Amino acid sequence: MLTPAIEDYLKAIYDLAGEDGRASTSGLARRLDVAPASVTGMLRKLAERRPAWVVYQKSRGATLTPEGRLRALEILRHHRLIECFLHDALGYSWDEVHAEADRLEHAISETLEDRMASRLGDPLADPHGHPIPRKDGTLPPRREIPLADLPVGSSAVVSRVSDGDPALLRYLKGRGIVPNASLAVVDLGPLGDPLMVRVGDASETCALSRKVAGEVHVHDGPRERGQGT
Amino acid sequence: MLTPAIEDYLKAIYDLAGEDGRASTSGLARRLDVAPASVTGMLRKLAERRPAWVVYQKSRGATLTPEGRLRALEILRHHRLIECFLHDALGYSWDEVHAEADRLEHAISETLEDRMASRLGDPLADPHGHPIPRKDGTLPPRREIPLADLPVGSSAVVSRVSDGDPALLRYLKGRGIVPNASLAVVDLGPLGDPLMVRVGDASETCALSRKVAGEVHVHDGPRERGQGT
DNA sequence: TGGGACAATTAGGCGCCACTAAACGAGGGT
DNA sequence: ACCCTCGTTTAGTGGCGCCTAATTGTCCCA
Repeated sequence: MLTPAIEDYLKAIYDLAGEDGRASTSGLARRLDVAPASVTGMLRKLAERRPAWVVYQKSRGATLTPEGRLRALEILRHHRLIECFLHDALGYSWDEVHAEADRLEHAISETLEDRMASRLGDPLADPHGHPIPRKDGTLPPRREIPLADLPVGSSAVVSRVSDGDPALLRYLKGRGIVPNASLAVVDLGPLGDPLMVRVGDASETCALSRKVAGEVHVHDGPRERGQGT
Repeated sequence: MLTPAIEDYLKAIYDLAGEDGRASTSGLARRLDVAPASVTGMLRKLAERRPAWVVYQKSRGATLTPEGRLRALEILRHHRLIECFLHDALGYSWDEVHAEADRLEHAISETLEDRMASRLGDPLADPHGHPIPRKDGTLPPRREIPLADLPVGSSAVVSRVSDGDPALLRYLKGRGIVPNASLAVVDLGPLGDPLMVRVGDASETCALSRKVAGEVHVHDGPRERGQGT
């Protein structure tokens, strides 16, 4: 079986993993809000069980095995389908869905997962634009970059925004920065911060700090199918 | 806070409690599928915490305090609203809802509870006819008796059926024994078992063992508002 | 009143998942 | 090359919720 704690670790490793696929002890501790020592213990356990879910080298972080990755994607699918469902079927706003989904993702059955998915028409992305893993554990590939990396003068389409902070989400929605919105970086402040961004065909521009712009990802459009709202 | 285990105990005490409001150690152990010794330990804990949720006298079982009762009813409200929601909004059959609700009841927020309730039009009973506690912890009073206690020759209306066993639920639905169905006991077998029951205005009767008839509750109609389907 | 039968409790332990405190190690700067 | 720092690991603990085995209570019946 899979305890909620284990599911949380796998999910965290999955999305903290960078280029090399490795997640650090301290990164996980921060993300999961536990002491680093606790992370060490859990990583040892996940590496020792058969089949192993992570490969763990002392002091060098952990990487998911194929089995662990599959598990992580299952949880992620749960999480994002629940977000969609709360948003589309129960009128949750996009800044409320994350917290609720974090608890429910550990409690739903495969049956409920399937029924929600078909009720929603097998959505491809959650309300923040994050892609929903398919049942077989695959993810539609995407070419996207942080808005912060978009050169001045170029335009793009929002593909996703990070969903961790409700206040940030409300802020972004207030400025029309939602998946599928098109935007352009029209100017930079001193030292490259903030970015002056025009959203859609508004006449106004808004100022986004580099920090905020790092939480928004864009692709070069014209449009992707199946983004959230 | 309230762990899932504690919630399960409170719920179990609530609905094992008979006339005197007491639930026995062994009864709880059977219901919760744990060893009697585990029950003893948990009851001590629930009695010692402030505010206490149960009154516990060694070897004489436990009763809920008003606070404990309120907690139990909150969980019960969760459980039954979830059953309604799965049934009405996601097409679950009435024998599937119980197991799923047993896991979800511990994970939903007050917000989700409220939204499901208003989406469903504040239902008064779950799909098996069990009344849904109101937010203030009150329950609509009911006068109902086990079908097994209905005298031969009299008729009544089904108010609820027990929801623990999916096979029993499928069996009952197959015979039209659902909340609000009217039925009559037309005869008894030898030793009073089985009961010969006519459902609705069918020409056939069906035979229900006393054991099964104890799992079906009836009232004298003509009709109660807000029963499940 | 004294067993017997069965319910309930105590005693001791285990796995999970966190914690703190203290030791360890890896890498950068001097 | 050495040291210092910061990240990481080890060691030891604690709460929770369960277990088994052994003991104690309770109650009914002869």
